[in-house]
Formats: sequence, C-alpha cells, structure tokens
Amino acid sequence: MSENLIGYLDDQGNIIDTQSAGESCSATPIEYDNSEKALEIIRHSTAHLMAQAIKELYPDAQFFVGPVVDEGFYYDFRVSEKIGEEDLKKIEKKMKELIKKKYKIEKYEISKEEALEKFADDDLKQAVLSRIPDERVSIYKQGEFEDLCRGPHVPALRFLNNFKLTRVAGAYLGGDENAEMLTRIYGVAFATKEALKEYMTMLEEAKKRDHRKIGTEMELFMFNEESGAGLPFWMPQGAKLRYKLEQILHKAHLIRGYEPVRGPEILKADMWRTSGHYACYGENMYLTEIDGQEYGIKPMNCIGHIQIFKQTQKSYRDLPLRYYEYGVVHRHEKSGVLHGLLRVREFTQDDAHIFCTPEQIAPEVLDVVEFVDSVMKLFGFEYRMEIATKPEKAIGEDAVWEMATQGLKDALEGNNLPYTIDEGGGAFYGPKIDIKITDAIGRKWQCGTIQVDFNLPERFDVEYVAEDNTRKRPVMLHRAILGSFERFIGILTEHYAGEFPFFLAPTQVIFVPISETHADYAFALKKKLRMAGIDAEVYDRNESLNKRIRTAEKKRVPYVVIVGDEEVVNNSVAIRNRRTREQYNLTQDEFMVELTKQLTEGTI
RNA sequence: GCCCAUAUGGCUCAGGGGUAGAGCACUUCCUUGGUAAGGAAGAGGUCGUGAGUUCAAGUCUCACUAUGGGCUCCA
Repeated sequence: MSENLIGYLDDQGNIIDTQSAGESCSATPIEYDNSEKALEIIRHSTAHLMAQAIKELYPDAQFFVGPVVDEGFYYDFRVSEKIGEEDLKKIEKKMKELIKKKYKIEKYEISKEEALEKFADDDLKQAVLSRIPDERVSIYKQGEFEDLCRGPHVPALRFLNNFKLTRVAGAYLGGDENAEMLTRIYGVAFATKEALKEYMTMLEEAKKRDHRKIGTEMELFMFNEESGAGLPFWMPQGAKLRYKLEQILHKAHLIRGYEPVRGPEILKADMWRTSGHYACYGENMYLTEIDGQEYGIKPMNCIGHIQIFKQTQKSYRDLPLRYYEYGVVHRHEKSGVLHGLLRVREFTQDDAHIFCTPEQIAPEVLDVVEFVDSVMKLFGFEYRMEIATKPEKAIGEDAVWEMATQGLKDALEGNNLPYTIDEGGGAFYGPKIDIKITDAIGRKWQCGTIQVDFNLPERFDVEYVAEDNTRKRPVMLHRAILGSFERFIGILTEHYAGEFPFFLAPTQVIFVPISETHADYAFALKKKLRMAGIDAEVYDRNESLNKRIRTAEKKRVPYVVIVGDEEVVNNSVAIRNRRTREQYNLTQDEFMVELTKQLTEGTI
C-alpha cells in the first residue's frame, strides 16, 4: 500500500476510503494530492477533525452534519457558548494539537437501531439518523471522538496539515427557516501548503475587486444609513457609467423592434390583487394609502405594460408586440440579504414584455436568447442558463404550466443550447429561463430572465383580434437582459476590477497639461471630445506633473494624455498606456479616429 | 427575519474607563515640473443613534440603525 494512498475510485465514480476497501481493492487508487476526489476526502476528514477540536473546547457541543461543499467544508453544530471569528484561531490550534497525537481514523458499522440507542441523548444525531434510509450506518472514530458518518475519510490525521477555518455563520437546521439555528463553521483544506496559500491569495485578490470597495474608491455609488438600507445613490461617476450602459442597451432594443413605454410607479392595490401579486408577492411589496384607498408601489412592471397594450385595440398584425422600459421597482427584501448593489430594495430592471401568439413563443424566446448572448459577449461574461419550473406558491393550471415549461425546453434544445433545471424555482405566474453569471469570488447571481406567462393575459382579459375576426388571448413573455442595472453594474465592476472598457468608463480621457501654458490647449481638446460625446477632464491643478499623472492613473481612466510644448506645436497628443507605462504620440485627428472607434465597440 | 461580527474626521485605519491619533483626500501659500506622491501651513471628528453602569464611557452593558459573513429568499 502506498504511503500516500487515501482511497479508491470505483467504476461508478464513488469514492471508497481505505477503511472501507479492506486489504485488496481493485478500484483506481486516489493519492494524497490536490485532485478533486482527494480534496473531497481530505476536506471531509478536516471537518471531522474540526468537530473533534470543537468537542474538546466546548464539551457540550452537539453535531449535526459536516459536508464538503464547492469551496471547502463546513460543520453545523449546537453549543451553549457564542462562537465568534476570534474563536476560529483557538479551534485551529486545537486541531493542530490533535494531529500531533497521530490518531488513526477507524471505521465500524452498526445497525441503525444500535445507532439510535448509541446517540439516544443527542437529538441532532437522531435528526440525522431519521434522514438515513439504510439499515446499517457507519461510525468513524479518531481517538476518543466518534461521529456518525458515511465517509469517506483519510486513513490518519497526518493527511490533514493544510487547512484554514474561514468563517462562522448561523444556519437553520435542515435549511428550514422555521427551525432552530445552529452554528456553522466554514473551512478549506488542501493537500499542500502551496495550494492553501494560493487559495488564500485568490480570496485576497477577489476582495480587491469587490464592487463595494471599487464603488467607494471610484465614487460610483453610495448608501446612506439615514436614508435606509438597500437604497443605492448613484454618484456622478456611477451615473455616467450607468447612462452609457442605458444608451447602449436602448439602441440594441430599438434595433430589435422593441418600443419604449413607461408605467406609473404606484398603482391601486386592486391591480395587484387582479395580477396575483398581492396574494403571492404581497409580503415583499410596499403598500400605502391615498385618499382612503390602498395603493402598492410596483415590484414589477408587467401591469403597466398590460394597461398600455389594452388601451388600443390590437390585431394579430400587431404581434409580436415588444414593450420595454427601464422600470424602477421596489421590493421589500429581508434586511439580512441586502448585499451592495447585488441585492437592493430599489432597482431598475431593463424590463420588456412581449405580447405574442403561442406559435411565436419559440422564435421570440430565441431572439431574446440571442440578445442575451450579444450582451454577454460584449462584456466577455460566461453565463449559464437554467430553466426554473413551477414553484409551490403559484397561480394557473398545471397543464398550462406544463405547456409553457416544455416550450422553453424546446426552444433551447432545438438550438442545442445547454441548460440545467431549477425545480420549483419559477415565478408564481410562469416558468422561466434564468441567466446566471458569476461574481469575482465565485458567487452566482441571476441576471437576465425570460418568463412565459399565460396567466396575466387571462387575469387582465388581454385580447387581440385574430385573422378570423375572433378575439384571442395573447401570451406574454417577461424578459430582462441585464436583470437590473444595479446588479449588472455591480458584477461588471468586479469583472473589470473597475477598469471599464472605453465605451462604459465614466471618465474616458484625462488631459494632463505639463504647465500652465498648455492648459488652454488641453481645455480645447476637452471641449472637442465632449462634442463627440466623450467624457474628458483636464488635470491642471497646482501640483507636480508626476503627482497629477499618478492621480489620473489611479482613477482607472482608459486614456491619460499628456500635453506640453511638443504637442501644442505639432497639434498632437502623448498618450500614456496605464498598464505598460509606455507612451505614444498621435495627431489630434488620429486620436479622434481611435476614440471614435472605441466608442462604437459598445454596440450590440 | 435569524446566527455571528463590525460601526472612530470625506476615504483607509490605529487607539482604548479620565475629555481623540495617523496616512490619503480637502483649503491656502510657495513651487511651473515631460510621465506614479515637490515643500510649508491649515481646517475638519466627541468616536453610528438612544438608554444604562460608573466619581468618570469612544472605551463596559442593553436596545435600535447600518454594514460585513452566512442561513433563507431573489433581479
């Protein structure tokens, strides 16, 4: 047996640990290294080691489950004492002491009944046992510490040298909001010191890209305690960036045959009763009373668009009819889930509603998917599509849901577009395709969405006149490409680490005149750029040249342009490349051509 | 909403039961410089808010608000 053997991988891809494999095992050996399977074993065992350390430090601790997750492992447990970030070091230290005791990790099996008896006074273990269907269960033992566990585990503690406990959190027992809250500690573990270090460095790097940090540094947006949580303010730099994104997308909508509309911010509550929002979404809505009547601030834009559709009689010739709006919506998100720009209470959706016939669903869905793809490509985002099916709280017939869901699947499958299924994740009025992109530290966020809706047209009695002069019900497609400007800009900020492409950058060019005598030239250039729709500034403050160049560089502006005697004489500019610190000269005309070219890159 | 943590000048942070510090930013003056911090002077906070403990509270306790990491939920 190899020194570094920690388990086996069988034909079905299951991991068998050395405790279970016995003396002779024909399956593929798993060596102690940073491979996915090896890490799974190492992390699981590290979770147990952590539990053992916690048990020694807090003897009254009771353990629930301690699985391996994408980014490491965690263990949920109950203790009478409060455990904070400070205590993690203490636990880590205890873990290291335990490793020195050179315990072997042993496994034995008992029947489920024996287990129920063995853990009779541990209600958490009872809860775990009640979820296990098997007749026999396994117990892993290291030193005095025993835990009910399916494995797999490394053979001995000596394999657990490179770990780090990363955070403490609360977690509901079994993920149920109404259940007791347990303490959860997260950690990571690797086979080598280098891998652990690399991971920690990666986390540091991701922190530097955090949109909240960059947003403050670049003065893009802010929040204000007195005004309320989850209500973003857009500062000039952020507003400029946002405006540019809005303009790019506005053109893209017009090209694709969308028409701009706009509905009111607040509508009578009866509207929300008719739509079903009041019943299904009411707890997330802000309600108020005006002249003795109840009103609701819109959490979605559909109702407004429906009213506009209904205002004039529509023919089948009008379909598909695509209304779009940068719709400001308010949703009462629970305080604990707010997260920078990624999760707020007021946000603006790039929302559209497509009224069409059932036959038009597939081509329209595909058009939207194409739209999404162009936007994601423009910014270089990787994204995933997920079809979300009927949730528990839903309106409408099962058969209709079935038909709509199948429609979405057909549209994607017919065009070989990969997707996954999110069971029960649909909106209350219909199934949807969600577009998910990933932030700097790997968190997945839903951005765009395409939702089929047979329900609202019914509820609001939406009709069009068909070819045969009968009244027919259109289908509504709800869709957003960015999802919301807030979230999308948050993710965009992290994606670019604040170094936005020219067509988005809030300030695109900064001119640094070498001395006062060159200021006029710089201001003339600035005016010229502004006329061309380019945001330019002049840094002519009473500071040294180096200082002003440094300040400009730190602003993450695409172009820092130095102008001095030479440039004034030649009617040229000296452009400084931020990354390489190299410079090159262009004539004013060449410069304008370059900038205009970069501006048009932001076209979809 | 729940669990844990945090909350000090515009920003980033140090301090810590006896009436507040640094760097950057800001203001003024000197300096007019060819590619990442020229020099000097100055202004600015009562330490998130409200109670409590104490002779004395930024410093301890509690509540609230906000923020961060999670749970749950969602664009």
